[in-house]
Amino acid sequence: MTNALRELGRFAEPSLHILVSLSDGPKHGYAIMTDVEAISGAAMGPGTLYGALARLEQRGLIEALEPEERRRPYRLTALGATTLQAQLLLLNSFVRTGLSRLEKKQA
Amino acid sequence: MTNALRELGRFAEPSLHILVSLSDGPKHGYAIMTDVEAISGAAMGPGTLYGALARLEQRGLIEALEPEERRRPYRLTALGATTLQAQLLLLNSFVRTGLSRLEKKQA
DNA sequence: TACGATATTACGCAGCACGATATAGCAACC
DNA sequence: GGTTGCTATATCGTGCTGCGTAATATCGTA
Repeated sequence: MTNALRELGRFAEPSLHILVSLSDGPKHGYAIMTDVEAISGAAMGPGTLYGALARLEQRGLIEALEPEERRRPYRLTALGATTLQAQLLLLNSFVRTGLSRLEKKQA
Repeated sequence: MTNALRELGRFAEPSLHILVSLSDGPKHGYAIMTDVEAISGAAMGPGTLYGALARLEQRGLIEALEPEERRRPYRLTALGATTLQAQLLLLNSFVRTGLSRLEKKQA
């Protein structure tokens, strides 16, 4: 449980964004950038993106596919998918705890 | 929107944990540690905890109360509460997006 | 020519993990 | 009853590394 957290490197906002973006299907870096911006409203710079991509690949959560022209697409690995799901479920229960506490407070 | 994220310092797992813990009512550092461990299953070391507390106080998201004996309690500020809520709501929609994408993928 | 798509790289900051240290109080033990 | 030791509580220092910013390169196309 604690290990799953470690694998993303802290809470790893960028990494999580990337993983969710890839959960849709394979994408190349630039497409991930625009997708993440669409999902979260916040754009991340190329340094953040490609740095995180490299770390995620190194950790086996994503893998590179055959480059098409200049595009270097990535896809989730099985490990990446299960890790992502575990993370999201953890986050989900965490968020619910927080929101319900806030509600009680305001009541 | 992007600013709210900034205020926590990256994604700030520890900071978020602390804020949620305090959303229950004021607590001192050590109590936050045990509470966070109970919520998330992961304990954080004192360095992480008190460092994050200092940053959160500096940013006006929490404030220190009168010390009781050796305990130094903190509570959420109004800014902290609204920031936390905004964060949790963002996270919530993000998590849902991710989980629904994963479901579609497995179908 | 200029702009959009796409990627790489370098640099610096700061959040965070780990661990050592301090101290007070309380329990237990012989 | 003194010594040992554990729990509660907090501080500090040190180093790693994720992340943000930004400069640069190339290709295609309007």
